[in-house]
Amino acid sequence: MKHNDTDLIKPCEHHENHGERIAKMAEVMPNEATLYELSDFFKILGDSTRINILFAIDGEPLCVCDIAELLGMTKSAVSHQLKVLRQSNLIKYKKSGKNVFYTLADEHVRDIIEKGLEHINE
Amino acid sequence: MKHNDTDLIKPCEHHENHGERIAKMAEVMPNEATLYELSDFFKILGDSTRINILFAIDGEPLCVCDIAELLGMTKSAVSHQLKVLRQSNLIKYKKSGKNVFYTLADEHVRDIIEKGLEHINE
DNA sequence: CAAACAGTTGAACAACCATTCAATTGTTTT
DNA sequence: AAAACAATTGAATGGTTGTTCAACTGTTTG
Repeated sequence: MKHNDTDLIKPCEHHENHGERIAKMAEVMPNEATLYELSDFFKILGDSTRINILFAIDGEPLCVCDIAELLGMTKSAVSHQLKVLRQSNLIKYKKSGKNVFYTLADEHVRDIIEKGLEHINE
Repeated sequence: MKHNDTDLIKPCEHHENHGERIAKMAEVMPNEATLYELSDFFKILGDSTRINILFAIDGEPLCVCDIAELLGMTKSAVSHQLKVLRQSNLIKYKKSGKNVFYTLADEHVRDIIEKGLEHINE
């Protein structure tokens, strides 16, 4: 049985300019921190409950109770996801008596979701 | 100890028009299938390895070996993620001898990533 | 003040998923 | 034909994460 080289990290040897290729791309790559921020941002949008919530509060502010009813979920589950969205600055809220009304943070959020919709409806 | 109503799904009772609010929003919500598609799409972008790969092959096509070297990962790990990106139609590939060169599927992909970058750099 | 309600929170559990490891396919070279 | 290399694949594993459950905070009402 021969030795397994599959997982060794080394450049391929049989096509031209592999070294130049790598060096060239490495220059124009965003830094690591930016890539993490970016993927973390998309990760927030990569959950159907959170996307659902964002659509729900688009336009008119809704309280947790209403969101929960609209999505057919418990207030607890919704609240947990609202916290995630809050921490990512995708939504903002306003207290009013016993209720807390949530809305989209800004137009930017709506734009990106719209872009996503365009993509899947191509 | 009183009974726990926290997780019962029912409308809140103490602010006006909760029924109308729900009905109004329910009408303009995208259908469930669309929401799943949308969140699934963002989920693909919600991983730093995959985002890394997309940036790497933006511009010039790269083979698996080169991508692996550029990201400091094993070819196996890269190949697994390339498969995910392939199945989501975000990338395309062209075989050339022993190598397989990957590129972005279209400009649309680049657009959405750009939008995401704008958001985190606000 | 006590009861009722809106909302939040932490711990636990289950499901999901990215990477590793080992084996395999297919192409090229000697 | 055999050896070498690029790439893919499946199973296993470890870490992440969304929901549930129970308890708790804060506000309003009787």
